[in-house]
Amino acid sequence: MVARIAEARLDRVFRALADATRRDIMRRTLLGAVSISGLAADYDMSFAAVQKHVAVLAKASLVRKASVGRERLISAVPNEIARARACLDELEALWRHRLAGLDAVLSEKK
Amino acid sequence: MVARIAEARLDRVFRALADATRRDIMRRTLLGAVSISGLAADYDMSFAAVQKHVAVLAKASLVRKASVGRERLISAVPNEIARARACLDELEALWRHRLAGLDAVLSEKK
DNA sequence: TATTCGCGCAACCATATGGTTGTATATTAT
DNA sequence: ATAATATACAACCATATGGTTGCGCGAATA
Repeated sequence: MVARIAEARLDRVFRALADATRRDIMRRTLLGAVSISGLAADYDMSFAAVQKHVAVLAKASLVRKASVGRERLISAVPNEIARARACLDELEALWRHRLAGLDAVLSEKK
Repeated sequence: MVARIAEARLDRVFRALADATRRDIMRRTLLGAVSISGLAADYDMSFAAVQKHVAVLAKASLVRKASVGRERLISAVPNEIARARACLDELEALWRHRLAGLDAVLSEKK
Protein backbone atom coordinates (compact mmCIF):
# COMPACT_ATOMS: atom_id res chain seq x y z
CA MET A 1 0.00 0.00 0.00
CA VAL A 2 1.29 3.43 -0.93
CA ALA A 3 -0.60 4.88 2.00
CA ARG A 4 1.72 3.12 4.46
CA ILE A 5 4.75 4.87 3.01
CA ALA A 6 2.97 8.21 2.94
CA GLU A 7 1.93 7.75 6.56
CA ALA A 8 5.50 6.93 7.58
CA ARG A 9 6.71 10.06 5.78
CA LEU A 10 4.15 12.16 7.64
CA ASP A 11 5.26 10.54 10.89
CA ARG A 12 8.83 11.65 10.24
CA VAL A 13 7.85 15.15 9.14
CA PHE A 14 5.61 15.87 12.12
CA ARG A 15 8.13 14.28 14.47
CA ALA A 16 10.89 16.45 13.02
CA LEU A 17 8.78 19.57 13.50
CA ALA A 18 7.96 18.64 17.10
CA ASP A 19 11.05 20.40 18.45
CA ALA A 20 11.56 24.14 18.86
CA THR A 21 15.23 24.00 17.89
CA ARG A 22 14.45 22.12 14.69
CA ARG A 23 11.62 24.51 13.81
CA ASP A 24 14.09 27.34 14.28
CA ILE A 25 16.61 25.59 12.02
CA MET A 26 13.86 25.35 9.42
CA ARG A 27 13.23 29.10 9.64
CA ARG A 28 16.92 29.89 9.30
CA THR A 29 17.48 27.53 6.39
CA LEU A 30 14.31 28.52 4.58
CA LEU A 31 15.77 31.97 4.13
CA GLY A 32 19.07 30.69 2.78
CA ALA A 33 21.71 27.99 3.06
CA VAL A 34 23.60 27.84 6.36
CA SER A 35 26.49 25.63 7.44
CA ILE A 36 26.03 23.32 10.41
CA SER A 37 28.54 25.25 12.48
CA GLY A 38 26.80 28.44 11.43
CA LEU A 39 23.62 26.99 12.89
CA ALA A 40 25.36 25.57 15.97
CA ALA A 41 26.67 29.02 16.93
CA ASP A 42 23.11 30.11 17.71
CA TYR A 43 22.10 27.34 20.08
CA ASP A 44 23.14 26.49 23.59
CA MET A 45 24.16 22.94 22.81
CA SER A 46 27.07 21.06 21.31
CA PHE A 47 27.89 20.96 17.62
CA ALA A 48 27.10 17.23 17.60
CA ALA A 49 23.63 17.87 19.02
CA VAL A 50 22.86 20.37 16.24
CA GLN A 51 24.26 17.88 13.76
CA LYS A 52 21.75 15.33 15.04
CA HIS A 53 18.87 17.80 14.73
CA VAL A 54 19.88 18.47 11.13
CA ALA A 55 20.00 14.70 10.52
CA VAL A 56 16.43 14.35 11.80
CA LEU A 57 15.28 17.10 9.44
CA ALA A 58 17.20 15.54 6.56
CA LYS A 59 15.66 12.10 7.13
CA ALA A 60 12.26 13.77 6.97
CA SER A 61 13.34 15.38 3.67
CA LEU A 62 12.69 18.79 5.17
CA VAL A 63 16.26 19.83 4.48
CA ARG A 64 19.08 18.97 2.08
CA LYS A 65 22.84 19.16 2.42
CA ALA A 66 25.23 20.48 -0.19
CA SER A 67 28.97 19.94 0.22
CA VAL A 68 30.96 23.10 -0.34
CA GLY A 69 34.59 22.63 0.61
CA ARG A 70 34.74 21.37 4.16
CA GLU A 71 31.29 22.73 4.93
CA ARG A 72 27.81 21.25 4.48
CA LEU A 73 25.38 23.94 3.55
CA ILE A 74 21.90 23.18 4.85
CA SER A 75 18.88 24.52 3.06
CA ALA A 76 15.23 23.79 3.68
CA VAL A 77 13.04 22.12 1.07
CA PRO A 78 9.39 23.22 1.18
CA ASN A 79 7.93 20.09 -0.37
CA GLU A 80 7.29 18.13 2.81
CA ILE A 81 6.02 21.22 4.60
CA ALA A 82 3.29 21.36 1.98
CA ARG A 83 2.46 17.69 2.58
CA ALA A 84 2.12 18.28 6.30
CA ARG A 85 -0.05 21.29 5.61
CA ALA A 86 -2.25 19.21 3.33
CA CYS A 87 -2.72 16.74 6.18
CA LEU A 88 -3.82 19.54 8.53
CA ASP A 89 -6.06 20.93 5.79
CA GLU A 90 -7.73 17.55 5.52
CA LEU A 91 -8.40 17.55 9.28
CA GLU A 92 -9.85 21.04 9.15
CA ALA A 93 -11.98 20.02 6.18
CA LEU A 94 -13.41 17.17 8.25
CA TRP A 95 -14.23 19.66 10.97
CA ARG A 96 -16.07 21.86 8.50
CA HIS A 97 -17.84 18.74 7.29
CA ARG A 98 -19.02 18.12 10.83
CA LEU A 99 -20.22 21.70 11.15
CA ALA A 100 -22.03 21.38 7.83
CA GLY A 101 -23.73 18.26 9.18
CA LEU A 102 -24.85 20.16 12.26
CA ASP A 103 -26.10 22.97 10.08
CA ALA A 104 -28.13 20.46 8.10
CA VAL A 105 -29.65 19.11 11.30
CA LEU A 106 -30.37 22.60 12.58
CA SER A 107 -32.00 23.71 9.35
CA GLU A 108 -34.17 20.60 9.35
CA LYS A 109 -35.46 21.61 12.75
CA LYS A 110 -36.75 24.89 11.37
CA MET B 1 8.46 34.61 27.80
CA VAL B 2 5.12 33.63 26.31
CA ALA B 3 6.95 32.21 23.32
CA ARG B 4 8.40 29.39 25.42
CA ILE B 5 4.93 28.19 26.37
CA ALA B 6 3.69 28.49 22.79
CA GLU B 7 6.70 26.52 21.57
CA ALA B 8 6.07 23.78 24.12
CA ARG B 9 2.45 23.63 22.97
CA LEU B 10 3.56 23.27 19.36
CA ASP B 11 5.99 20.56 20.42
CA ARG B 12 3.13 18.59 21.94
CA VAL B 13 0.79 19.14 18.99
CA PHE B 14 3.28 18.10 16.32
CA ARG B 15 4.43 15.19 18.46
CA ALA B 16 0.84 14.05 18.87
CA LEU B 17 0.25 14.22 15.12
CA ALA B 18 3.45 12.26 14.38
CA ASP B 19 1.66 8.92 14.60
CA ALA B 20 -0.67 7.39 12.01
CA THR B 21 -2.99 5.88 14.63
CA ARG B 22 -3.39 9.21 16.37
CA ARG B 23 -4.01 11.04 13.09
CA ASP B 24 -6.71 8.46 12.37
CA ILE B 25 -8.25 9.02 15.79
CA MET B 26 -8.32 12.73 14.95
CA ARG B 27 -10.19 12.03 11.72
CA ARG B 28 -12.74 9.82 13.49
CA THR B 29 -13.32 12.24 16.35
CA LEU B 30 -13.46 15.31 14.14
CA LEU B 31 -16.60 13.87 12.56
CA GLY B 32 -18.26 13.16 15.89
CA ALA B 33 -17.71 12.00 19.46
CA VAL B 34 -16.56 8.40 19.87
CA SER B 35 -15.96 6.37 23.02
CA ILE B 36 -12.49 5.00 23.68
CA SER B 37 -13.65 1.42 23.27
CA GLY B 38 -15.40 2.48 20.07
CA LEU B 39 -12.04 3.71 18.83
CA ALA B 40 -10.14 0.70 20.15
CA ALA B 41 -12.33 -1.69 18.16
CA ASP B 42 -10.79 -0.35 14.94
CA TYR B 43 -7.12 -0.82 15.77
CA ASP B 44 -4.96 -3.89 16.15
CA MET B 45 -3.75 -3.04 19.64
CA SER B 46 -4.95 -3.24 23.21
CA PHE B 47 -7.53 -0.96 24.76
CA ALA B 48 -4.84 0.49 27.04
CA ALA B 49 -2.67 1.38 24.05
CA VAL B 50 -5.53 3.32 22.43
CA GLN B 51 -6.20 4.92 25.80
CA LYS B 52 -2.60 6.16 25.82
CA HIS B 53 -2.89 7.54 22.30
CA VAL B 54 -6.01 9.45 23.33
CA ALA B 55 -4.12 10.75 26.38
CA VAL B 56 -1.34 12.08 24.13
CA LEU B 57 -3.92 13.87 21.97
CA ALA B 58 -5.66 15.22 25.07
CA LYS B 59 -2.43 16.60 26.55
CA ALA B 60 -1.88 18.39 23.27
CA SER B 61 -5.43 19.80 23.58
CA LEU B 62 -6.30 18.24 20.25
CA VAL B 63 -9.14 16.30 21.84
CA ARG B 64 -11.45 16.60 24.82
CA LYS B 65 -13.24 13.98 26.89
CA ALA B 66 -16.83 14.14 28.05
CA SER B 67 -18.10 11.66 30.64
CA VAL B 68 -21.39 10.07 29.67
CA GLY B 69 -22.33 7.24 31.97
CA ARG B 70 -19.46 4.79 32.07
CA GLU B 71 -18.12 5.99 28.73
CA ARG B 72 -15.76 8.83 27.87
CA LEU B 73 -16.75 10.39 24.60
CA ILE B 74 -13.77 11.74 22.71
CA SER B 75 -14.18 14.61 20.31
CA ALA B 76 -11.55 16.57 18.45
CA VAL B 77 -11.02 20.28 19.03
CA PRO B 78 -9.84 22.18 15.94
CA ASN B 79 -8.13 25.01 17.80
CA GLU B 80 -4.65 23.49 18.06
CA ILE B 81 -4.83 22.18 14.51
CA ALA B 82 -5.17 25.79 13.41
CA ARG B 83 -2.13 26.75 15.49
CA ALA B 84 -0.03 24.03 13.88
CA ARG B 85 -1.23 25.15 10.47
CA ALA B 86 -0.27 28.72 11.29
CA CYS B 87 3.24 27.48 12.10
CA LEU B 88 3.49 25.72 8.74
CA ASP B 89 2.07 28.80 7.04
CA GLU B 90 4.83 30.87 8.62
CA LEU B 91 7.44 28.47 7.24
CA GLU B 92 5.94 28.61 3.77
CA ALA B 93 5.82 32.39 4.00
CA LEU B 94 9.56 32.42 4.74
CA TRP B 95 10.10 30.29 1.65
CA ARG B 96 8.15 32.74 -0.48
CA HIS B 97 10.20 35.49 1.10
CA ARG B 98 13.34 33.70 -0.05
CA LEU B 99 11.95 33.35 -3.57
CA ALA B 100 11.06 37.03 -3.58
CA GLY B 101 14.65 37.82 -2.61
CA LEU B 102 15.95 35.72 -5.47
CA ASP B 103 13.59 37.47 -7.84
CA ALA B 104 14.98 40.79 -6.68
CA VAL B 105 18.51 39.57 -7.35
CA LEU B 106 17.56 38.23 -10.75
CA SER B 107 15.78 41.40 -11.78
CA GLU B 108 18.82 43.46 -10.74
CA LYS B 109 20.91 41.40 -13.13
CA LYS B 110 18.74 42.47 -16.04
C1' DT C 1 -27.37 -9.54 43.26
C1' DA C 2 -24.00 -11.09 40.23
C1' DT C 3 -21.77 -10.20 36.17
C1' DT C 4 -20.12 -7.86 32.43
C1' DC C 5 -18.51 -3.53 30.34
C1' DG C 6 -15.80 0.81 29.99
C1' DC C 7 -12.31 3.02 31.92
C1' DG C 8 -8.11 4.48 34.70
C1' DC C 9 -3.83 3.35 36.45
C1' DA C 10 0.44 1.05 37.61
C1' DA C 11 4.25 -2.00 36.50
C1' DC C 12 7.04 -3.66 33.13
C1' DC C 13 9.73 -4.04 28.72
C1' DA C 14 12.16 -2.81 24.35
C1' DT C 15 13.40 0.75 21.67
C1' DA C 16 13.85 5.70 20.37
C1' DT C 17 15.29 10.33 21.52
C1' DG C 18 18.22 14.12 22.83
C1' DG C 19 21.96 15.23 24.89
C1' DT C 20 27.08 14.52 26.02
C1' DT C 21 32.28 13.45 25.07
C1' DG C 22 35.84 11.63 22.36
C1' DT C 23 38.15 10.29 18.10
C1' DA C 24 39.06 10.50 13.14
C1' DT C 25 39.30 12.80 8.62
C1' DA C 26 39.27 16.28 5.21
C1' DT C 27 39.77 21.06 4.20
C1' DT C 28 41.53 25.73 5.00
C1' DA C 29 44.70 29.01 7.00
C1' DT C 30 49.28 30.33 9.05
C1' DA D 1 54.44 21.65 7.57
C1' DT D 2 51.55 22.76 11.21
C1' DA D 3 47.56 24.31 13.24
C1' DA D 4 42.86 25.30 13.27
C1' DT D 5 38.21 24.45 11.34
C1' DA D 6 34.09 21.76 9.80
C1' DT D 7 32.28 17.63 9.77
C1' DA D 8 31.27 12.62 10.66
C1' DC D 9 30.67 9.02 13.67
C1' DA D 10 30.67 6.02 17.75
C1' DA D 11 29.91 5.17 22.59
C1' DC D 12 27.48 6.36 26.40
C1' DC D 13 23.66 8.07 29.44
C1' DA D 14 19.06 9.56 31.12
C1' DT D 15 14.61 9.93 29.89
C1' DA D 16 10.58 9.41 26.78
C1' DT D 17 7.71 6.50 23.90
C1' DG D 18 4.68 2.77 22.52
C1' DG D 19 3.39 -1.34 23.49
C1' DT D 20 1.94 -5.13 26.91
C1' DT D 21 -0.58 -7.33 31.18
C1' DG D 22 -3.00 -7.08 35.38
C1' DC D 23 -5.92 -5.03 38.88
C1' DG D 24 -9.58 -2.07 40.76
C1' DC D 25 -13.75 0.61 40.42
C1' DG D 26 -18.09 2.60 38.92
C1' DA D 27 -21.98 1.88 35.66
C1' DA D 28 -25.11 -1.03 33.00
C1' DT D 29 -27.32 -5.39 32.41
C1' DA D 30 -29.01 -10.29 33.20
